[in-house]
Amino acid sequence: MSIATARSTETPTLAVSTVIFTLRPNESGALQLATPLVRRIRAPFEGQWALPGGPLQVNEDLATSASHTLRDTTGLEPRYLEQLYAFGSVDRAGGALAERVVSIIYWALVGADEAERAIDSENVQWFWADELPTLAFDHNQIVEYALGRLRNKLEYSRIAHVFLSESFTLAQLREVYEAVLGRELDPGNFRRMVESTGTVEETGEVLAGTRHRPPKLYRATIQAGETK
Amino acid sequence: MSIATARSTETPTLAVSTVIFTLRPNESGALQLATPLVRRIRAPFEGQWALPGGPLQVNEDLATSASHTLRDTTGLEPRYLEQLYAFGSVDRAGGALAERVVSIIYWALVGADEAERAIDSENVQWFWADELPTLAFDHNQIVEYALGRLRNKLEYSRIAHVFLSESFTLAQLREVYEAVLGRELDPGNFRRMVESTGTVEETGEVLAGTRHRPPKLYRATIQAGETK
DNA sequence: AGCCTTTGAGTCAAAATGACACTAAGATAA
DNA sequence: TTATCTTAGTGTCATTTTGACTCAAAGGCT
Repeated sequence: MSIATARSTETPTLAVSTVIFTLRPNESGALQLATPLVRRIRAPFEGQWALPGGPLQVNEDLATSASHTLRDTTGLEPRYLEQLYAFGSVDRAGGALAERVVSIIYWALVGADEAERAIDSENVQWFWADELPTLAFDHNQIVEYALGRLRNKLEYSRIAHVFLSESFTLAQLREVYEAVLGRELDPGNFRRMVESTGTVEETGEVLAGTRHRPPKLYRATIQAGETK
Repeated sequence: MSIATARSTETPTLAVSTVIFTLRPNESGALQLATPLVRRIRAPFEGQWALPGGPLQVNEDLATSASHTLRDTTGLEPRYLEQLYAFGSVDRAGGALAERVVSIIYWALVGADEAERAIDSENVQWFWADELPTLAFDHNQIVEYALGRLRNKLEYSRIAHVFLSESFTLAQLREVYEAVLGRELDPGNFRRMVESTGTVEETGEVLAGTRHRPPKLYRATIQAGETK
């Protein structure tokens, strides 16, 4: 069309970043969404927190790249991984960056049990998803977008299960829903909803050791066409 | 990680392609979804039909690139434009292509009135969206995916209006829904649904010249947060 | 004048949803 | 041993939503 006015390299660089969510108990014992961020060690936005990610390797698929980032920064394997959006405005870096970067963003879920093994270091820290600091680039909006997608997906798919282990009680499943949606759900109605969708089946076991009636244990039913 | 085993260039190329939909009356007079395709003039898949698109220009935003493609291949302006997905498997070209291409796909809607002005040439042709030939790359799946998104979006947003002009009757709006969803809708229930969502308002006019009771004309209500 | 067509209002039963009551079954305390 | 506490699990009821359907209204057409 025309000769580039300012920017340098000819073709935009491709990067893959990932919004990672897990559930962790907060001070009051309730589950809450948490997400790991990395501190930028170079300009632009040096020192600020940002989504973990990196340049796309030539022999690496997009989702694979997201997986690798996730493993490298948190030491975890994703239980769920889905593409979110590609961001590629010319001035995304706010004019501070010489080269044009197009970022493909994934979002991932990590099991609550595994999440305890997560690495925390000087440059990698977990934050509550609804209390993030000001992030580099447009990463705050991206996390918001991912949160919306997660909440939406919860309602018509079975991703809630990835936060739990093999078998779980309906109360635990409900806890996941409540934590993600951010509001309380009626136990009776929740049970009715879950049973009607046929996404869970009884294991036959019950969970003992509570100081009330022992709840039945369930597992997710196997279904065709699961993502990953 | 390791030295590239086969592929050539260092960084993947970025391309933007667009799935374009419009509504046109078919032989029996009913509206049907149509989409323009371009014939590939180079390997791989030379001679086969494919989604219109091209390499991303350095000073061009992603959506802008999609818009340009749309204008260049069909001569039309999109009434709605949204990102669909980024495809970037290493072997997308089926091994036939030397360089790695990551495609960011948009989907666009064009008004039924404008669509008549569309260009048809040797290398650009419109097809019914549900009767496509075998396309290049994974483009058949991409169109299917876009169709799903369109149908889904119809139910919770107001995109149906972009297929219509400023004012329209509820029957015309219903025709759009029926064409996109591929099934008939009860006129009475449809009216109830539309009125309850508050997405339309009466213009005060009626459409004369039909050979039955003159239907009221409506317009879309203005709402905050429209995409584009 | 009578007929045809679709509009637009309305009815009705079935299904889904939200609020809530109540019994079941364990642990814990008296 | 019995009463109490807590959540599990079942059930009820009113409200809302949905789908199928009826019918008068208002034009054009013969």
